[in-house]
Amino acid sequence: MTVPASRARVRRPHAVEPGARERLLCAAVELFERKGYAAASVRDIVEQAGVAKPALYYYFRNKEGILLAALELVASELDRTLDRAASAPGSARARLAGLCTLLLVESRSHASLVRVAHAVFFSPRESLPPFDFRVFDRIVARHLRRIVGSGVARGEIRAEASRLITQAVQGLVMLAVGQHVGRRRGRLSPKDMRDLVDLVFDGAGAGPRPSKGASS
Amino acid sequence: MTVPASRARVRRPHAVEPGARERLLCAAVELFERKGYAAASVRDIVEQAGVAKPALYYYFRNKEGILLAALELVASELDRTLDRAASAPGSARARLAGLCTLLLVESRSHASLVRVAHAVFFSPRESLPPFDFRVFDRIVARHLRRIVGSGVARGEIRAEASRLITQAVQGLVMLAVGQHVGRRRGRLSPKDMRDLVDLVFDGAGAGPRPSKGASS
DNA sequence: ATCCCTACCTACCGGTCGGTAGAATACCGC
DNA sequence: GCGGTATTCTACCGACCGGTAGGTAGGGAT
Repeated sequence: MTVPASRARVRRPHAVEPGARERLLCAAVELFERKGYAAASVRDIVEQAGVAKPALYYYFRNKEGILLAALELVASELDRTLDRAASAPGSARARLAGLCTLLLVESRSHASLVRVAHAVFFSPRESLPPFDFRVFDRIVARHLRRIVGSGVARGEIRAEASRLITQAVQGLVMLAVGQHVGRRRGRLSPKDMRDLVDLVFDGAGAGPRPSKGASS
Repeated sequence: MTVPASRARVRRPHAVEPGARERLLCAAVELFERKGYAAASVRDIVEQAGVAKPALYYYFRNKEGILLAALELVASELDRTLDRAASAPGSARARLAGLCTLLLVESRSHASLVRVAHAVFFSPRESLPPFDFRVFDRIVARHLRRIVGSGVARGEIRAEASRLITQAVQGLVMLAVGQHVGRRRGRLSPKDMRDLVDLVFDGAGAGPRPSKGASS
């Protein structure tokens, strides 16, 4: 998603570089992730895309319009990425671990889809124009349920536990995604993620459960 | 944290209502949570506090100054709240469940500290002035480690599992806190939280672990 | 009474914001 | 060449932004 910024008026009949619209979209995605919607100005976006401001209005209705286009792009890419993890061969447990690990690794990359999705996911409720905020929730939940569902069908997961497992893995997803959000630099490794998914299935093997009357 | 907004010049020798500074701080906390820092203007804040704009500059250096004061207030309140949960009597498991449940319940309340902390915690990295973003991370982690540490000392938790448990419960904390962030309206109940903490300790009791060659 | 301080105000400033009018340029078909 | 279309531009607009100059009311001390 790195785009060469060029202000030169280079018109080639068979240009290989992205057009203005693509450059604007990529710039918007990156700036909305880095600064949030309100603090990322239209001037920032067009400067990074290397075009004049009215060009943005040629391709998108307004600032809000480019946000919506950016979010649709992010949602479809995220869906595709999660689909790969959910479709991988292996047990439900391995696929859940794969999905969490993928999100962990992806959260480290520059201007990553995961981080953009997260920035929207958790943005203050009046910081963005009206938008179906739950779209990202639903993408993640759908893939988790698909994996867990197939685990139940194959006897790898008890049906009664499927809801709790889905929720616990959602927590792990949030942990993975939150590692490099904002200025945070987490230390979770892919092996940690696998161990955490195993913990969900196997438990911590805790010490004896305290009796009801334990007081010290 | 609801403050009567009043523009009247009411000077009472024994006034019982909060002063301008407190009203400004409360307004800032609420608006930063609802709109984010960039979209919450100084004019919004002073209007909600019922004072003129230069009064904000009388008490705080600038917009950034009131943000820092607000975040200090939020951090100290959050620390106090988590301390109550971590200090409660009971097993480590019960206290972890209590802490997660407290955060779940708190995330529902209006302009809650949890949501403010979260809005900062996950804000885009260039959306706020320089600030130690990790302060909230550290508050949460400190309390979790304290609970888990005492569980290890009392034999309720295996020492080798303590790191993984802390991490898994951090995921549950994020799940709890994320329930009502932005526009999300989650459906997790306090009982769900307790069940999820139990899952961390006991595991899901999954179906048989697939053998390495399992293919269907 | 006068002076000083605290707390708060109106009106203003320069700068930036999102958006737009009108124009310019490149390309294609006739 | 001309006209039409797609694409892109400079300069401008009104509104809003964070911050400030200068001022005032009230209370306490002298």
